[in-house]
Amino acid sequence: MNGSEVSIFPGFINLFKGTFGFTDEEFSDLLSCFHIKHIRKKEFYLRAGDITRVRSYLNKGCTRSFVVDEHGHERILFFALEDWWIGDFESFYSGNPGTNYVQALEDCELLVITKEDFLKLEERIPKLKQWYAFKMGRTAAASLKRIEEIKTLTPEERYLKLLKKQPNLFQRVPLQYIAAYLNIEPPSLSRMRKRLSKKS
Amino acid sequence: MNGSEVSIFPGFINLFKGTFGFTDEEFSDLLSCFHIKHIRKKEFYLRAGDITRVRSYLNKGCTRSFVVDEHGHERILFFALEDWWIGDFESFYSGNPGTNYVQALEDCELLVITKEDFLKLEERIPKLKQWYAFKMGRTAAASLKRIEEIKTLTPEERYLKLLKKQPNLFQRVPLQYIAAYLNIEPPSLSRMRKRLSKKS
DNA sequence: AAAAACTATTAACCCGGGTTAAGAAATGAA
DNA sequence: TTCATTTCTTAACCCGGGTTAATAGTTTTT
Repeated sequence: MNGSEVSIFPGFINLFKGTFGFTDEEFSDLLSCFHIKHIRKKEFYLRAGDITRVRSYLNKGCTRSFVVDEHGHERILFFALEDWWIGDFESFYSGNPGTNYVQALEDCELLVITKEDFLKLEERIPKLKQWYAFKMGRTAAASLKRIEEIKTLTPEERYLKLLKKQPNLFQRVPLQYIAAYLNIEPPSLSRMRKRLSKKS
Repeated sequence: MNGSEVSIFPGFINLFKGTFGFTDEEFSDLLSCFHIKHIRKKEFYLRAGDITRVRSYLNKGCTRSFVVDEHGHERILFFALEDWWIGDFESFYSGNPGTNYVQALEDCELLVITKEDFLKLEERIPKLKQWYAFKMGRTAAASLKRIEEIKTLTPEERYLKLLKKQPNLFQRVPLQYIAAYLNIEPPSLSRMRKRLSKKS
């Protein structure tokens, strides 16, 4: 990837140069290892059983990550918008087939780096390793919290929480997926929304 | 406690002499440290805030152990019948006030040993320490499993599970407490039982 | 532009738990 | 024995999610 394309990755630049304080050299190092990948709406970026051999930065678009439970039902773990890293972290580290599916809900643009290049980069840029380790920890904790959430909160509480946390999702994600995320059926979500709109 | 009373503690004897292989000397050591305590139906053996300074073997009777949740509702952790050890293990070890309530559901007879005597005994009889440590681990694990159970199983599943695991409870524990254990209201339990009896 | 596919809502119905209040049955006490 | 208390069940009603099917609105495809 060369410098002239840089202007279309504002989030990516801001992340590494701004937030993370990469020097220009470090940043070009970084950039040269990535390549662009496009995924069309509804396409799968990842399926259960796949081995994750890359890291992908979601530059544009929206995805849903889910697993399939014992009964064959999809259980959505989270939606990703711009500036998320997507994939099956567990599979990336273990090298074993993963359990996650990742499907594009819009046409997506990814910045992809191979595991090998990423590990090399991490060696050269210690900050990167720290940052990613921190990120991973947060993600793992969030997954556990998410499962806990489904068990302890009512559907309505889960809905209101999502509305507060990621209000922008509702402009981009079909409600059927929101329902799946909340672990209820679409008609129930419709009724709930109607109920809530009457209250306020 | 002297030897002539021994015949009324068959479970206790069997536990230490039989299952656990105590010699006669070890057993009289043990016995001499215990004293008998009676608690009448509905009386509290322990309340939240109490510090547990003894261990009690439930020789006769039936109790319920519960905590009070954020909303002031009693949440029953388990029922104890003969041959259980009751109390707040956490408070026993930490020396801090505990969170558990233990209430007699029948007139109860306890074999009680003070913390000091128990610790002395443990030093003299290593087997005892091991056994109790094992026991504690199991109890802690069971508590976690129990909380998990309430979150993941339906009321009916929880009912059937209890029925299978401790069918004798139903002969001795008022259904209102069973309902509390299952985390439902008594009318719901009644309806459920009616439903189930029709099915079979 | 027309057809097909997808998405969201609604209705009608079931199901099971919560709530309240009433009454029946069992237990315990005077 | 009788009276009181406790325990259990039932009814009537609410509430909210699941299921199915119909409909209407949108988007995509051809």
